Amino acid sequence: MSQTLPAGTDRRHLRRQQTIEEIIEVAVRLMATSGVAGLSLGDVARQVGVRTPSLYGYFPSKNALYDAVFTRGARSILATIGAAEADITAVGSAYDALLLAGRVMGRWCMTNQVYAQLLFWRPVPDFTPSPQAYQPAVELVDRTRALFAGLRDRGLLRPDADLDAALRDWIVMVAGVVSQQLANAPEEDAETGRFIAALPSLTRMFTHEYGAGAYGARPAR
Amino acid sequence: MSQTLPAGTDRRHLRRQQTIEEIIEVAVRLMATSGVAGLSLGDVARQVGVRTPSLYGYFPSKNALYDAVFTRGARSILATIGAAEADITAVGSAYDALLLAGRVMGRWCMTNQVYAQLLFWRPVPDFTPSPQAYQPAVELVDRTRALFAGLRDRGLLRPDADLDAALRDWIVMVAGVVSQQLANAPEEDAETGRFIAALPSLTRMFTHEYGAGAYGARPAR
DNA sequence: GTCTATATGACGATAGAC
DNA sequence: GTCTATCGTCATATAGAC
Repeated sequence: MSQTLPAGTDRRHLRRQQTIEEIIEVAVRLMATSGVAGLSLGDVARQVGVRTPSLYGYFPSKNALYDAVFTRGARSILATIGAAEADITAVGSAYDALLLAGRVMGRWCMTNQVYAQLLFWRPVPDFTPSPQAYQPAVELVDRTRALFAGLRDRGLLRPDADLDAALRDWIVMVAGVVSQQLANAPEEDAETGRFIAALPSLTRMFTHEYGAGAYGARPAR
Repeated sequence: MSQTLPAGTDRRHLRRQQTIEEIIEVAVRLMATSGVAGLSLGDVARQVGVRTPSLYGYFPSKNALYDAVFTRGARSILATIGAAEADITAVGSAYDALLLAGRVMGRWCMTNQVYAQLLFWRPVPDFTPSPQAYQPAVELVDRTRALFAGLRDRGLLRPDADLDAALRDWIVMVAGVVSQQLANAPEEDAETGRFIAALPSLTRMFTHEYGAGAYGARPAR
């Protein structure tokens, strides 16, 4: 009986996983044109080459499919940041580190707009990600907090900096850049995007390196 | 013939305007629970107390209704900022002025979440606001630019500040605060919101007043 | 595991009577 | 100006044959 074999080595299980992956990929591709909330299972089935009811052999509901897409997106961004982590921590200033981190985030969001919308907005009113789907996103925040702690320990941030507040402010800044870019000029890429272009000066004010890009008058002295 | 009378004094015209307003109000109320993209004309008609086809006597399509809602939202936020303009320009520092402006924006967005989503995100894939609907939003940006110019002229911003870049960065910051608050904790109000709470420190870094809330290590000297 | 067939109901929009 | 009736299309989801 196949049930006695480890799941990963079962040929049928492997084939099933491939089908699941294909369904998710097709769903993401369709959401890019129809909008995240406008996904139609009929369209998904047509693109996959099966009939609609067959999808229910893989996902018990439409929201379960959303949850799988959410999970995939969260894992993808976590992997992307993870791959850049060494580079981010290698640079010698908080400005360079956070600008690089922000650019990695911005680039990922522009090349994965569907995932970004699903992860960072709430485009489907009756869908809430499951804890398992959410977990990589939590881990991403934890890793970012660790990045901030590392910068502080290396003397690149004020020793008395409130890490949670700093983390919050930085996330807000990056979220602002991404949301403006996606909402107003989604066709621009990460390099030419007019809102992504705000990252250097925002990061500069954040890391407090005075000079070009800072707007406030210097305090009278 | 009623057509020869000025439209504004025509009783029938007035009644018609009232019905249009009611339809818009109902639509906004329903979008608060069903999501902006999930609006159903059947629900609207039911709440208004008419049958669905009757709505087509007032709006030629569903997107035309969205456009009317968009217009109303844009006018509302423009009026809100306009009402606060005197207070904003009365204060004596860029920090106070921009924090107040940000708070007015944040409060409006939290109490008008449907409008905020429709104006600042793109929740309905096949809806694009008409130029008329968009015009108040353009005027809002122009007024904000004028606010920045005024701050610079009063010596509260660096005399060589790039106003367009400053405006962009500030809009990005406020958009970040609002989008994070709406997406992650829409039930919190403007006073207790954990992301709205980032406004002071963000504004402080923006206006470059050093001290509490700034994270970067001071440059070695 | 995939299919046909179907339940069940929504949707936006139109035609035409009154 | 509102209605009934309906068009045509779509949706998610289920039952049961093969």
